[in-house]
Amino acid sequence: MVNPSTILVAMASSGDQKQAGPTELESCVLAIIERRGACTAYAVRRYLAASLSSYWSGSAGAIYPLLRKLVRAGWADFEETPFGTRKRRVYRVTSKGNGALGHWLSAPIPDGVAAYTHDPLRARVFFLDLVPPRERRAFLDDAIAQTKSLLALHQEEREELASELDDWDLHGREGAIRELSARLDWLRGVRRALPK
Amino acid sequence: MVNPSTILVAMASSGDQKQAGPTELESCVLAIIERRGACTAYAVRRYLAASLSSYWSGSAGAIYPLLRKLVRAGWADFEETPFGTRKRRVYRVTSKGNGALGHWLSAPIPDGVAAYTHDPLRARVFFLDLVPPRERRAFLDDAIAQTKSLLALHQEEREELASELDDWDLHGREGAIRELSARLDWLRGVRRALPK
DNA sequence: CCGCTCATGTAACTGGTTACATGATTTA
DNA sequence: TAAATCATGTAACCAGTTACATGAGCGG
Repeated sequence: MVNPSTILVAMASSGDQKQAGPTELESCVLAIIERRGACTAYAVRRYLAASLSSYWSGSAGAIYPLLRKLVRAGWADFEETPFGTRKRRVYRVTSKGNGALGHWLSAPIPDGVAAYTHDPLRARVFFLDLVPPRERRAFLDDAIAQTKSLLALHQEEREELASELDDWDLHGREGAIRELSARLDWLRGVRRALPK
Repeated sequence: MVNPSTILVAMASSGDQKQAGPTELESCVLAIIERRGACTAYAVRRYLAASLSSYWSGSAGAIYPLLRKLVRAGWADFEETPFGTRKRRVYRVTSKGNGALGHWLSAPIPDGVAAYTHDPLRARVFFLDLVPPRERRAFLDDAIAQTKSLLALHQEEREELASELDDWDLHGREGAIRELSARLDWLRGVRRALPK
């Protein structure tokens, strides 16, 4: 383990001057609406829930306030139609929203976006010497098994849906599969390196 | 783009019954203290800041309250020594904390830990058809360039520190490098698939 | 004695989470 | 007609962030 000699002052110095663009999830939601055409908050939630990433839960408590914020910021608007005793809001991306979206999908890619990669499994491996060898083996075996089945799941789904998916959806899924394969290889390597 | 037919009810049904173990960052901090031996909050922050992952900033506003919580939960304690007019707290992992740590590093690995993988770059690629081809190319070129230099950075640092790093640190770093390599391959593939 | 590093902390905020609550529509 | 699905939302909470504020020790 290396002794980290970095000084803390350097931590604070990422000079970005509050541009207040949409956050990651907000951009994602804008993109979803733009692609599906006008749709309700519920449709967005359903999309998020169906996506394999599970990074965002698509919970109501996140989406409804977020859509209000998109409207407030001028990135989206909605048409309200009566729906029983209630109302129903169909959201659309405004031209300003489309601009923000274009910015989200443009070079130069801001700091952190290309760097950001967090794997809680890897975080654990860094500290695996804190448990006895027996536990290490059990941990790695389980990690390998879980990664393997997750990879299989992704591959099956891709084959299943191959015909109905567009190119960019396929590219995205390919990226996830490549990452999982790499992780599996890596875990197997670590496992093999263990002393008998 | 597939029409996600998953029902939302399924979203809420991840049956975990509030075990209230340490969170990811809390476990990580426990592991850091355990490995370095007794240390101050500042040392933990410095470690986090030096780690290449950048997932956690190691900000004071996170670490100091977190350490209080660790103490409250019985996972850590501290020795307070006078330090000028102030005091200085040296934290240690308690045996209960060590138990929690052992659990963190044990099979079975809970749901989500092995699945969780979020790449904001990949999220963008899913929606890259929303911008004109010219922008797509620029985006991918930048993504490739940034990933390449990040990979180089990691590899250099590994070589530089190879002698002072222990096995598990090396394994962890290898994992990050593998992931970045896979991402780079993938991005290049996507780039090549673009029509002239 | 100035500036850097070591060190400790608080305050206000944010971007989510889970859990709750309601009601309309469709389908078996 | 009961159950599932579609749909909209709120309330309480939580883990982190940035920004601020303070002070000790040390080297030039």
